[in-house]
Amino acid sequence: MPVDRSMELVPAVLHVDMDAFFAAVELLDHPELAGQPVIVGGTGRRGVVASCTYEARRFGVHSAMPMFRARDLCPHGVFLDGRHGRYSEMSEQLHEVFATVTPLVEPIGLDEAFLDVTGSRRLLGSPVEIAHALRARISDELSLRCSVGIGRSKLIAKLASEAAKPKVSRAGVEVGSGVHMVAADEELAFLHPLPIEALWGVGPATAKRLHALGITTVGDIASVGEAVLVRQLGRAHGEHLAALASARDPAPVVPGRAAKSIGHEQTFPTDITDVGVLRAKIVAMSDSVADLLAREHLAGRTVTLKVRFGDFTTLTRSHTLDIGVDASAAISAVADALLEAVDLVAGVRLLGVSVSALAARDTTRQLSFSLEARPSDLVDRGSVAQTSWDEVAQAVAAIRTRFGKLAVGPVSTLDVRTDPPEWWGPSRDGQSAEGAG
DNA sequence: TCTGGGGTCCTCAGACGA
DNA sequence: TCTGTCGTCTGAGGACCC
Repeated sequence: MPVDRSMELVPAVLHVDMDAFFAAVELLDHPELAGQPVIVGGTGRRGVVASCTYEARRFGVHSAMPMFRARDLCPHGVFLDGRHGRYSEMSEQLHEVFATVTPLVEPIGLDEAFLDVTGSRRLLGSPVEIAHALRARISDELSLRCSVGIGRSKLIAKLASEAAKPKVSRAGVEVGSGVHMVAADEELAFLHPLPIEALWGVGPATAKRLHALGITTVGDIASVGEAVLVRQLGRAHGEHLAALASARDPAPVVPGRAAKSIGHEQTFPTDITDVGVLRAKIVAMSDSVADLLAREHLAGRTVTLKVRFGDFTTLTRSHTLDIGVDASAAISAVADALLEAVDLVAGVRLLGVSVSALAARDTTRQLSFSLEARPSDLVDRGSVAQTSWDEVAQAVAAIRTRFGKLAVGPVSTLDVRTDPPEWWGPSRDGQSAEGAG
């Protein structure tokens, strides 16, 4: 019988990762689909897979895969548009369960979180016992499954949860252990055989550079030395990877991290060259961003416009104002001015508007903005005095609270108005969100 | 049928002021 | 007054994460 050594760990971090979260929520709501390959994502022409059941993974489908490719691999699959609102609901319930274990919960997306249970052991038992109890509660109360990794650091806990997950091959699905703990004296033996891509911060670009040096495992990274990594990858990245490969991850579990930027972007079903259409899109997106800022009582000084062309080249243009903005009109005026300087002949595939350099709305003076001002005036001068949009924004918020998000908005968005970020979500008329524009 | 959306962090270059 | 250096800020782009 395995010995539970998790009481020896100081500190003790749990990484809880839901198994195929979005797909599992869909199965909850559609139990008749149980056992079928269910694929959730943007089902339009340019959608990608957000989540899929293990039955679909047997055919090689995985998240972030273009949907057309998923259909090739798994033509008999059940393809569903994602419902972000529903997943958020379930995620909130999940976090209520987490909160009963420890207040130190760091959410990572909707479906995973780090829990620092160092201080919970006296009351709730060893980390392994806490992990099993958590899995049981999530199963009983939410009818969902998760995998839990335990370690001294977030890095080890994260990799341990991966080891606890079900394994998929063409032959079938092998049930995972559900809980996996890596004790302090086992860390290097656990870490070093893993491929470099297992480390946080090693994506395709970094992996390619390291492979060129003959570095394929985490152990290789540890043995090659920090100096080589810094020379190849830059100081911050090199030092970071060297530390991780030696199981040094000092990053604490940080609950409730503040957002640094808020934005909205949209990929269009076909590339757009008409500047008038793009301007209307900017107004609609700025309206969504303003709505999100208002909910968080934030304003931001930097407005960034992102443009992706048909050939997938992407550029960003940004402008930093003297004072914060949170009104839809002010955000869209800056974004519109930035768009003026972009050559659009190649056709625009994606457009995005975001606001950063955020601060509490009350601490950064709201940009006032003239209805008559040209966008370029706004960028040239940083601000345009005149009619304050505070009262307008407040009235819009009140109307939306009472009648819904689509009840009011800029007149130029009448035919393009979209829900605020509800990616993959079905639109009102049943089309995918990406086609809602 | 051809690669989402919402983010964070880092690097680098240029401008600018002390 | 001119020049060089340094630090900071801004803008742009890239890589990465879920």
